[in-house]
Amino acid sequence: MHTLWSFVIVFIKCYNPSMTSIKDVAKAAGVSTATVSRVLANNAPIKPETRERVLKAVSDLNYRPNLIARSLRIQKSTKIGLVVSDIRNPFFTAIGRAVEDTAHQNGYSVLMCNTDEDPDKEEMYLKLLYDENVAGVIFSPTQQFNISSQTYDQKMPFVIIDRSIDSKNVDMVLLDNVTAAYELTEHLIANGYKKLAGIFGDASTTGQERSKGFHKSLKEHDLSPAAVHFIAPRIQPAYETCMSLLGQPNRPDAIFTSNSLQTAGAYQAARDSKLKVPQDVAIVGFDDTIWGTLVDPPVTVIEQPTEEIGRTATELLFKRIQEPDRSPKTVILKGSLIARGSSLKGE
Amino acid sequence: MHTLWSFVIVFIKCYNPSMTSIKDVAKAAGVSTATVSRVLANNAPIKPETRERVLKAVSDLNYRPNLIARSLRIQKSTKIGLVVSDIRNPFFTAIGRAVEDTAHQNGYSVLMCNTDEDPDKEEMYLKLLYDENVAGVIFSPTQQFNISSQTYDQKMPFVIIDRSIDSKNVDMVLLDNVTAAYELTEHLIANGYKKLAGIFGDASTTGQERSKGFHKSLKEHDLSPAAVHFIAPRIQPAYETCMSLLGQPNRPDAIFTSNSLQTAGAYQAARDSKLKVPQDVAIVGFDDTIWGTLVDPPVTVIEQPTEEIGRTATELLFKRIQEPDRSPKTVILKGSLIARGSSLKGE
DNA sequence: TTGTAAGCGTTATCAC
DNA sequence: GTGATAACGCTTACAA
Repeated sequence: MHTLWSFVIVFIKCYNPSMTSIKDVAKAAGVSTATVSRVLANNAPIKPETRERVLKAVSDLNYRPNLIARSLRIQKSTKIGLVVSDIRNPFFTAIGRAVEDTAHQNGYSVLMCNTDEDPDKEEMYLKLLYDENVAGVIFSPTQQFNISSQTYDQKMPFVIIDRSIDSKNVDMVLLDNVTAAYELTEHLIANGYKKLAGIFGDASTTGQERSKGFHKSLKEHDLSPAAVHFIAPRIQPAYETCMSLLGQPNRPDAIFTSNSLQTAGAYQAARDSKLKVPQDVAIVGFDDTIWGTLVDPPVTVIEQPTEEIGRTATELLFKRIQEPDRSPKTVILKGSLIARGSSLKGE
Repeated sequence: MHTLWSFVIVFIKCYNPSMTSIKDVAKAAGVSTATVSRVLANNAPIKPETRERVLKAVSDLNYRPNLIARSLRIQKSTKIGLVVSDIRNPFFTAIGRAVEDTAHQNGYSVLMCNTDEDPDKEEMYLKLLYDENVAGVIFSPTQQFNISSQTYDQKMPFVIIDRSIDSKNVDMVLLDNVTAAYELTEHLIANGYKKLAGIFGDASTTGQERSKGFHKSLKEHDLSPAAVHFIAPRIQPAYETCMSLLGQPNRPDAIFTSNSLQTAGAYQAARDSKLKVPQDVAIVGFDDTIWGTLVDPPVTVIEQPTEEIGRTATELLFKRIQEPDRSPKTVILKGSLIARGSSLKGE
């Protein structure tokens, strides 16, 4: 009989998946659950001796508080959500790392969600995060996103990154896209290119703003664009568009792209069209990448301060969490032009 | 007085961030919370008329169940964790997308966590996911990870990807690294390269297995490696190692790298050493990337079936969740050699 | 077919 | 300083 009981106990110890709870700790330490909670929260005077005993029980039992229960009770959590539109875009993974670092330093963890530019997925994930009681969300909205029509409006702290939305009632961290695109276009023109084609993302405001800077520069030089296309911010669509552009008799002598995936597509198209970069056609874009300096010629880009964007957004989010009624702030950062071989004809 | 009360009510309606709960719905529909729960779960016979009323109340109040409370009550959730060691590595973002797609199709959502090859962060995130009651975790462990020493052993369903661990008691989805590396080395030798340097990752078993295949092939041809280095799977360390290798008088004529970040470093080093690829030195690696065909010459690689790895791992995880006691399964997938210019001397 | 009530593991408000 | 105890929002026996 004794053996049987031992067996049962061992069995339970090994296979019972239930966690040790605050009750177990309380029992082991001979105190109430309230005391255990207070020791752990360190927010009330406790007799040193009692604290000792509780702490010992905690470590003996390998106790860790159940975050779900805590979250239910206090109605918040120490997680934040990061909702990005394309996890394959190095820009967003760079942001992701920065957000994670900053969050981590503040004792928060990050749940990263990928919407694939799909408004349904976007809504699904925002609802999920809301339901999960996250402390707040950092995200890059699709164009279809309408903050005021959403249930989570007013309830969950938000910081918008990369793409602006209409509401002036939200914190945002953005790039000065118009200026950046303007500078990039000026650079092309200064280097003797005249027939500029613009490829912009169709999934966000970013593309529109960049096209504004593009047109502004052209106008100032009395040039008109050789072509303008708003397409999906991915490799394949950019490749196809550029193939068709470069196949024309009166083809452009420069291609302005709006993100690194489109830049890759443009490079592929130039190669497959047997055109020399930068002699036959210049290619410039946004975001510095691993391969930007590996290709020949290396790519001229506007580098975005991804680390700063991610960090600033996270800090802004924490400020809003602490002080929900502070007035919304929009931080606009500058990109920096890195001129490389893909836009320098030489002499 | 009446105005004041109206004001208070309106105020509460607008600014009270608490969600509408099952109680509100029950009250609105004139039923008990149990009935509401049953209607929503659809797991008990309900009078059609009652169901109508409940559903109406749900949509009127815009009610959504609190996942935290549900999770606390039923002791599980419909989230899975994905713990990767480097979110900047395109291999892992590709896996991430596949995992997310498969999970999504099964009604689960994915929380992605980045450990940065840091065992502390790894443990932190695994504990977090455990505490968050995730249904299971897919992850690529650091070398230091010791499954049996962990508190969450036996309790949370696991699927290991990319890197094997000692325990034979876990589901895994791996690449046949030895064979892949062997084929890649054979390819180099068949193309006339004789002084092969091997650069392997020092953060995982993957590097060790790939070095095994590398050595096996060399041995069969009575060659000895020109150099062997186990280094961090990032660009900079690979760059530095290759710079030093390629600066030697008796430099290698081929560099075998173990992941795409190391490959990028090797390419940079060849360029900065003013060496021609593939004439002076061949460069080969693992994982096909955006830039693999963009550089000149394009890179010879072993392509991993990332989509299949992610999907298989997720399916395996769901099977284990449903049936915790099924016997563990290890799925080993094959890589495929894509021979490109970086290892083909020409004639 | 529906309601009552217990309980998931916390924290917070009382008392003492 | 500490202990009962009532929530948090949900699911699920058990009753009716």
